[in-house]
Amino acid sequence: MGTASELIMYDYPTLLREHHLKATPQRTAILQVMAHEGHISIEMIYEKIKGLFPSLSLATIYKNMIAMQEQGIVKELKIAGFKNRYEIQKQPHHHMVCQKCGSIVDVEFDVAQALEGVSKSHGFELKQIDLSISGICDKCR
Amino acid sequence: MGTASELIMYDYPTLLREHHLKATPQRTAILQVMAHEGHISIEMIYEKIKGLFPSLSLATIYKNMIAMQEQGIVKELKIAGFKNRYEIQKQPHHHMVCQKCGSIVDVEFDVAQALEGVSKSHGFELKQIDLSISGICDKCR
DNA sequence: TTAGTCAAGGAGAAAAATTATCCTTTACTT
DNA sequence: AAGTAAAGGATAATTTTTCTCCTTGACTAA
Repeated sequence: MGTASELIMYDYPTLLREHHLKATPQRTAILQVMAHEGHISIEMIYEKIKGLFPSLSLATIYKNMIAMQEQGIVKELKIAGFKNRYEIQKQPHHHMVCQKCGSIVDVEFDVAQALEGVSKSHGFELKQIDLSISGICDKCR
Repeated sequence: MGTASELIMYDYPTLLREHHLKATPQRTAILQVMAHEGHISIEMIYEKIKGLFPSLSLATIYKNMIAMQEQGIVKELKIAGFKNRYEIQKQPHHHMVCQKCGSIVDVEFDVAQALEGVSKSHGFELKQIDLSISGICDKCR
C-alpha cells in the first residue's frame, strides 16, 4: 500500500466504469467490503452492507458477483469444505486454508512454468490455475 | 487394469465394510457408476441408477456421499464454473478441465515437495493439495 | 439359521442457496 | 436537463442440500 499504482485500485467507481459497469453505490460498497475482508461469502457481504442500504436485496449481490466475475473484477473461490467465497482479482496467487479455523491466506508461488509442460503434453491450452492447499495453520496448532 | 491390486478395488462391498459402512446395493451401485463415469455430479448419479432402484431417494445419494467422504472413499471436486462433482479416491492427482466442453482429465504431477517449502515458511501443517488447471482441451481447439 | 440391533433407505418437508420476473429507480450519455 | 439502458428491489420460483420420521434390511452372534 502507498504507491500510486496500488492506490488507484481503491477507486472502485473508475474500476467499474473501465469494465463497462455502472458505478452504483451498492457495487462500490460490495468492492470495499471485499477489499477489507479478503475472502468473503455472499451473505457475509450482505450482512456487512445491509446497514448502509436498508432495502438491499440479496439478489443484487448475486447479480453483481456474476457481472463482476464476467468482467474479471472478482473471482469465485470454491474450496473443499467451505461455502463459496469471493475475492477481488489481483496478482496471480493461490490459497492456504486452515481446516480448523477456516482462515485463508494468500500465497504467491509460481506453478505456471511446470504446468505449462504438463498441459502441453496433453495438447491442452492452459488458461487458469486453481490451487489451494489445506492443513492446520500456525495459530491452530 | 488387470493386476490383482487393481482388481481388488472393484470389490466395493469389501471396500465399504473395511471402512465401517454397510455394503448396501445402493452404495455399491453409486461406486460402480462413479468408477465408470469418472467425475460425476450428484444428479448424474441419480439419473444413472434410479432405473435400478425405482424408489431411490436423492437424499440417499447425498447421505452416502457425506458418509463416504468422511471415510475417505470418495472426494468432492469443487471446480470453478461447474457444479460439484465426485470421484473415487485414488492415487494423488490433479485435474485438467476444459472450459468449453467440461471434460475433466486426471493428471499426475507432483507439487508436494515445492509446497512443503511454502507451507513450512508459514508454519502451516500441510494436509491436502487441491489443484486444477483450466483451459481448452485438444478436441475443442 | 435365525433373531436382534443398529445403520441405511425412502418419502416428504424444510431449509438454504441461487436464479428469474417484473417493475421502479438511477447512472450515464448527449 | 431529458432520454435510455442498466441496475436495484421485491418477490416468486428453482435448485440444491439437509432433516425428520418411519420402515427396511445388512450384519452380528448365538
